[in-house]
Amino acid sequence: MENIRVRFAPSPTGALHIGGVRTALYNYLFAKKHKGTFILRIEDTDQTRYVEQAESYIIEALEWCGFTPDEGPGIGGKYGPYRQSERKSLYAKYAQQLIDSGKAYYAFDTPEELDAIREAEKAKGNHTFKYDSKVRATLNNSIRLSADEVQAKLDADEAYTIRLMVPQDEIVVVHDLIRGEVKFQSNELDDKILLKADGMPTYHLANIVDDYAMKISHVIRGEEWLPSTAHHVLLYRAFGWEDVMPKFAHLPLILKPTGKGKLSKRDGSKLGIPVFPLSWNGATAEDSFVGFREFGFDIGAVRNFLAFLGWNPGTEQEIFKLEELVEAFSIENIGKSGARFDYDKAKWFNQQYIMAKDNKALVPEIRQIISAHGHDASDEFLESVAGMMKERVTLMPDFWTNASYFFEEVKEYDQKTIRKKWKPERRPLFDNLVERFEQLEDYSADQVKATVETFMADHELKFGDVLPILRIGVSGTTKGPSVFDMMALIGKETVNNRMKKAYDIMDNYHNEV
RNA sequence: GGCCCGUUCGUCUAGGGGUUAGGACGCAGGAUUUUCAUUCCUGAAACACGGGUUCGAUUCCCGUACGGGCUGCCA
Repeated sequence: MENIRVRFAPSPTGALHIGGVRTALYNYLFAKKHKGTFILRIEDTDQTRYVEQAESYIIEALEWCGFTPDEGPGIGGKYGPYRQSERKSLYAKYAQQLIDSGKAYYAFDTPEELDAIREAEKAKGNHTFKYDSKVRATLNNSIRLSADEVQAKLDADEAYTIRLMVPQDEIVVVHDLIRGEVKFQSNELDDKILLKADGMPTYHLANIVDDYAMKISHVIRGEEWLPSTAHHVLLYRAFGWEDVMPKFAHLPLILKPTGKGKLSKRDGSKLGIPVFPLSWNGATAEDSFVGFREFGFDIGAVRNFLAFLGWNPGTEQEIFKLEELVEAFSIENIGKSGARFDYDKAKWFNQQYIMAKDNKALVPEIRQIISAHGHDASDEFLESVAGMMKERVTLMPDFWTNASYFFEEVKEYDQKTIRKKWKPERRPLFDNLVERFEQLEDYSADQVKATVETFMADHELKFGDVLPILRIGVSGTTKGPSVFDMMALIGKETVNNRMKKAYDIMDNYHNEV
């Protein structure tokens, strides 16, 4: 394949949905795989739905993902501008061309009139009204009106739209790289609006004009676009561009984790899971969301997870770096059926990525997490924490929630363990253990362990009698890394103080019971 | 309602006319581990249904069912 040029074309109406991120990913992978060009185009033709912060959000999200566009707003490229609002005059020109060639027509019907017709049809039992070849001759447009009447309306600055005149009795074939041939009967197709009354194009016109102008070779987009692709083919034909029409690939949808339908932003807040790459602060709490990044996901894991939602390499490899995804990616391996969003799988990927990281690389990330709780520590200390904890976390914030005792005093003690393991009559023994720790000059994990072993031998105790007590004293929980490693890291004085305090707490607990 | 797309373990999927239908997540059990996690082993778990075609269909065709998408001067 030569000159592969693909575009990711989001609409700046809010935060970029994770499904959009996957579309961007597949476009990016396809472009890079074929040494092609990845283009970002902002489809801001709907002035009523435009959201100020959305474009910068999209760009930041792509940046986080590592999908740097080769061309796009703020980047440049020889096919710009890359914001459709800045290409407005182009669309009007092409719409006019279609009018002149008889492939499109003026329609003066107002939205209110059309709504009224829809209502009336509904009342008569017709499920939907379609503005199509069957009815266009009866409506308020340049098909029915005389040339003079049309001119008069135009001269009077009456609002109009331009509609595509869909030909009758044709079979429109869409060749889809994922689904094969998809056929549509043109009589089923409505006369889509191309140019809106505000002078802006609809998606249908803008996307064809721009894909043509930007020499797009492949359109990779969500399956929700498949039905309107017939119109797009008709448009290419109307313009005489069918020979350079891009190839289409319609991606399966990402479905809700539970229940029916495609994943929506509501599912995020409802289930407490991220469905956006980055956090989004909307005007209301309802419209604000926590992103994958802020949940503590690694971007590599997110990419890997998303890549596998609808695609697979055909091998049994599961973990793919970005370069490996590029290498392995192919449209042939994209599935046809919708993929359910599996949050457990996403977390598993994240855990894999954290475990695979260098302890050193984890240091700044852990520092960021604990600093949110007002703590800091040396690089060496954090590196040790990374080594001890990375196999025990799934999301970055777990470095705090599961390991806060490395950074501050124990706040909660696992009562079940106290009940089972603390024998108040052994208090003198354990006091003695702390005394032995105090004697240690070399408070290393090995020395601590040796001390404990001697202590156990002296009093005929087992690991099970001593270690849980140490764990509770040091961390409040029985879960965690090697207790000797934890003790050595936290340090003699702190540990000894914690132990003494814990003895009192455990005694008290037993007194209360 | 109409049009379009889809349907392999609960989930993501491999496979494809003759296979013990493979892997991963999750789940259950076990081993290792001072605990937890990791790691390893084992297990339960799937070709939606009905007709064809065929010596033989999970695989090809047609229906049905179910699911999804579209049906806006939204994208």
